Amino acid sequence: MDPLELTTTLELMRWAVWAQRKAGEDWIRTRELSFEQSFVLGCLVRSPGAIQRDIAQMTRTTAASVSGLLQGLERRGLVERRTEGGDERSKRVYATAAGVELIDGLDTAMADADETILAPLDQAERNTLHALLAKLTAELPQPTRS
Amino acid sequence: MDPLELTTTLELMRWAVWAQRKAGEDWIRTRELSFEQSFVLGCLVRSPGAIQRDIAQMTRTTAASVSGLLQGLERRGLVERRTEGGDERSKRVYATAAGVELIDGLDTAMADADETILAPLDQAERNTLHALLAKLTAELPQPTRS
DNA sequence: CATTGACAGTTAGGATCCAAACAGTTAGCG
DNA sequence: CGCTAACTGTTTGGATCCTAACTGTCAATG
Repeated sequence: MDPLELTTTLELMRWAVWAQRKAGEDWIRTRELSFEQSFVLGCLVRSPGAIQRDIAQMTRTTAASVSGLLQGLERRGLVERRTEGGDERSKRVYATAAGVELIDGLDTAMADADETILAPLDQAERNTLHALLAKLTAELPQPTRS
Repeated sequence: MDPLELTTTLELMRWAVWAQRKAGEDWIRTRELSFEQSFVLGCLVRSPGAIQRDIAQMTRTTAASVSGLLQGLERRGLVERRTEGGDERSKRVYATAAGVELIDGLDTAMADADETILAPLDQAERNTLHALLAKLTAELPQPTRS
């Protein structure tokens, strides 16, 4: 008669993920960005020149969503889409200087959010949790790329 | 120099949650439901007569979202909203027979989805994971109610 | 009894998500 | 060369989400 889960393990994860999102939202709101926009902008700073298909994979969403989301970022001059490299199909996306500057500090803010969520656990517990999740996700489909 | 997280602990959780959603989506699609609709319908089967405010809390969303979502379910005759108990403000929501019948088997399907995700872990590891997540979420705000 | 404040639900506007249909580009193959 | 298939990005339509403003109801208070 196992722990008799009042809540499912996955449900607990959903909860934690939701809380992290909320924790990071304050920082994001001051930038007039949405959660998804800031996530994509962060991706672009780390891997400039990505094509939209890659972004869709990184954000685990579809090409259509990326297309719309980038329109918003481009309208605000935070992002640039260029076709280069001799392939007229794919467009390489770059964060502009304004975009880079706006998103600066996101990593720190997200790390703080993580810290808030993980606060109840000591370092050993965090390592255990991370290891278990890594083992779990290693078997998942769609590893995408980082 | 800890595990040198290529990916954040919370990022791994987001990944697992996303995978679970995908795993359950096949079952849901056959019912012509969305993920959120089925979730709410499931809640209503477990706690009939809930008021919309409670549903918003259970789904960790807002009253506005619930209002719109229930409109869709009501239009299809899967749900009923009644004002009873002498309070004209609050509306008690009930799943209709059609709704109950349509959602029957959701719990099993979700449990299967969980099983798919947790497959790489043995029972002891699952217990550890669950315990860590429980400890973590115990400190989170907005515990809502189940 | 009128006022005020708290509460429940709705609506409106903007953003995201998905699936499906579309258009343009590239590459392979007879 | 021409045709087909695969790939990339866009648009459209429907659904959800959020914030903010709004309506209606209850309860306390003077």
